[in-house]
Amino acid sequence: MPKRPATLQRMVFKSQIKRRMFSPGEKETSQIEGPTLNNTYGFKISQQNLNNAKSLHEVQHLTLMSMEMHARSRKHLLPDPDLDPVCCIFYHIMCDAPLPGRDTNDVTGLIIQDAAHSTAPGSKDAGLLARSEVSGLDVIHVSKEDQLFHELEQIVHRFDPDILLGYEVQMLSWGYLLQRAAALKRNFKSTISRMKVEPTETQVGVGKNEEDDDFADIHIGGRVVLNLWSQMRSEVTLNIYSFENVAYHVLHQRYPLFNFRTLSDWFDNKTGPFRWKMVDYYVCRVVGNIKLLNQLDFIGRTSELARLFGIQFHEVLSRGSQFRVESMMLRVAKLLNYIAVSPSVQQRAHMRAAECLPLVMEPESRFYSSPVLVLDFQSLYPSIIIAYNYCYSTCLGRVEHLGTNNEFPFGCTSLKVPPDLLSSLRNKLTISPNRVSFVKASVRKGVLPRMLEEILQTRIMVKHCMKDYYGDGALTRLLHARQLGLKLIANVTFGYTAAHFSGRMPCVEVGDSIVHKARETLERAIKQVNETKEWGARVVYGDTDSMFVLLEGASKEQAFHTGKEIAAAVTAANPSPVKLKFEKVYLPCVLQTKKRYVGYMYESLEQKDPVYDAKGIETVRRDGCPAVAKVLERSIKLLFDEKDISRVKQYVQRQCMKILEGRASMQDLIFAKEYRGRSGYKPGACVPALHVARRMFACDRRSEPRAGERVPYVIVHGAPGLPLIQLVRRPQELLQEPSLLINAPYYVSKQILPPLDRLLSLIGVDVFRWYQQLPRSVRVWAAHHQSAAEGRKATIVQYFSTVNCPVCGEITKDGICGRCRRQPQEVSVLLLQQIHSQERRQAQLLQICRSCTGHAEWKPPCCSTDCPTLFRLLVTEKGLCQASYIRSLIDKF
DNA sequence: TCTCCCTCCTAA
DNA sequence: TAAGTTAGGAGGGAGA
Repeated sequence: MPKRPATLQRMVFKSQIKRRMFSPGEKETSQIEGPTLNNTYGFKISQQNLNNAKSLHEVQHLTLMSMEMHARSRKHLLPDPDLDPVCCIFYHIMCDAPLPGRDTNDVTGLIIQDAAHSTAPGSKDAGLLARSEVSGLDVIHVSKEDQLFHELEQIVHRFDPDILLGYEVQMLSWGYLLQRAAALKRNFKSTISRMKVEPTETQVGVGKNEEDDDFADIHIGGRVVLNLWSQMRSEVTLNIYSFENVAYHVLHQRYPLFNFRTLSDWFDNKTGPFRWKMVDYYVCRVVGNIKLLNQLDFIGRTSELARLFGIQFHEVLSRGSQFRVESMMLRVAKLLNYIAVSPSVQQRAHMRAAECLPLVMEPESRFYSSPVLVLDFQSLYPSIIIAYNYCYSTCLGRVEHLGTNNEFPFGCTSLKVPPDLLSSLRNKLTISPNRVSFVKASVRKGVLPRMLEEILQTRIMVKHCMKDYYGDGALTRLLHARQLGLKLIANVTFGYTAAHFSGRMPCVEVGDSIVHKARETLERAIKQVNETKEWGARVVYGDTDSMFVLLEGASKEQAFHTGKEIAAAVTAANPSPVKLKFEKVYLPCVLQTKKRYVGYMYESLEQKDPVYDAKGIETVRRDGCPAVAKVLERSIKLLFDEKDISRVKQYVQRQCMKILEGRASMQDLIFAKEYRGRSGYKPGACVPALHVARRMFACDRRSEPRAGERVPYVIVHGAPGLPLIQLVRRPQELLQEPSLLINAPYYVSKQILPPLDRLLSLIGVDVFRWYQQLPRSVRVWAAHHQSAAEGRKATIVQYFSTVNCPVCGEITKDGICGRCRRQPQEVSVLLLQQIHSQERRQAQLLQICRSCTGHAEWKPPCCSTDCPTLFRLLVTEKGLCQASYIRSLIDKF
């Protein structure tokens, strides 16, 4: 938000209100003749425009430059710009028009520091890359690190990218280069900037002081710097935001991950002529960065929002919602000759507190086998603002203050309404439920109602167009983005009025009126539904703007029929544009608590197969591990599909056994929570993410997670009575340290069963009893696990040699139990089969590993512990142990 | 054991 | 500096 001139800051809104509202002789013309928003923002969408939309927004002459670099690190440490030289820089430049001096839209290249090579083009390295999908690289060889920077500067000048990006630009990519340049006393930052600035001390170094650069943003004059992982956080909901994981979920493509040590070894040809693999690795990533952006249409959508709100591209990404609201609202206000209030911090702090809360009903917690209708008021808060003309510019303050000539508190400031003016407005006022008065639209239409009306109308238009162009994926995506942007701005407009903590222009009277009117609207609708006997309906839950209506014993057809009737009747009972929309039918569903429910959803009568739809429960939350979500979701689906609790029991017991026996994939047992940065916690906070981050920092100061990063961890076994925080480990530690074992009983009894219990206890099932009923051998197995871990010497082999018979699972000390020994023929066939399947599995996994490492066999030092396939390979190793163990048993046998 | 506080994440 | 809001459930630790 550009700062308003100081002279204007003191001009308060209320005086403008008075001037506009009460100056005699002024005609009420603005709502008829005043400029419409259609002209202001170009909101009008014609079919033609829609068809052109995608191509229009694609040719923007924007140049993107994705860059990653490799630095030679020391042993297992991550590269440190104070010590480790940059060896190689990789880039991919893309534009929507041919690049300068080229006939293509993109260039991929690298600058490599290598004294042995000349800068002759077409050298050996490029040839080695023929195997990978990327070819035609621009390769530049340099002999010194300094020249590396020089060449990069040349490239930036030649292609002049608007957007610089890297997957992680704080510690790697651009951030590393800037820090390294500072260490080399090179003024890299201002050289690649588009602005002529004299270098100052602060500009040369970026985040030199690591204590306070948690939120350090990189600013290059005239260019936008994108930190891709951080943007991905708001783009896709994932458990972990590593490049590999995001690429897998967004592009459905697997990328291997190697550590810096492996890459450095390949670069130095220490393990053979593998330099091409290191180049391939980085080239895939620089290209992958751009692929991610394209797949998500990130640039297109951000530009779209920038246009929609009338703000700059990087402001869409870096500024908050108040900024967007102001950008739109002030344009409308300016046309009407209003000026916004700029309250001081003190004024804001002295504003009265809000008094109204949205309605959240306590649901009737149970399993519903009859249809439950879900009806939502469409954009309720904006609709109310429009319908009742609620706005700063139409509010006359609390009713109790009216009628005197005194100035009274109003929002952050104060207001005076002379009694004679008030009397002239008799019958032209509306009173909100919390006794705040507003003038009717016939006196004056408010700024917010004007703005929102246009936004909502446009959104409805866009949604209609989406239906018309259902088949066109790209266009649908664009329109979806646009309508989402409109919805967003409509919804946060209320937040703007009620932002009493950080607001730039909050006004409790307006905000409170909106909440209270919304609450009253919902309560009225609930009453109407409950009291209309012919529907035979009962409201069982409601939250802010939604109603869950139970139709006991009704069929699906009846449900859809009644749903439409209710929506129409409630809509008719409210002023336009307040509209109750019949969203969906749940059949069946479970309402657990406030804001937590799950059901099978039908959106139309024609729909054959229901869609699983959950809100707030563990299947949609990221604070458990994937196993929790998977088991819960599968159980719910089983329950809904089969309506047979014994099937659920069978399934849950099988999954619990899988975990207790250590057969579950470790990836399903990894928690990941957001790390707030070292300074983001209260002193003494006991949080796994912080614990892990501290340990990582202690090992390597460069490896501390970034603020906002999701830090993975697992819970391992430990002595009884130890607090949980002592059992938190990084997944890598679990893999590398043979004495560590997954804390299976914790996962089962503290993670998987409680959410299941919350759900199934509603139908009278005790899942903890299912756990008690598990076969004795399994629980003994788990208990043994525990004691073995406490003994700190347990290994897989040791474990196998002491507990159970590989044939029947019975506990024994003899390898194969006595009962099986009496049937040697059958047992040997069974065991050979087991060996065969284990070995086949191992061969398959080896093939996977080979495809990404290129090694003929799997060798732990070459395949980093970060390799996404390694988790599976380790399972194989355990499997191999089992295979060789069984072999040894057979030999003895 | 119960209560309070902190943390995390989601619904609206 | 710049920052939309509140409600809500749940887990875990510290201390009464």
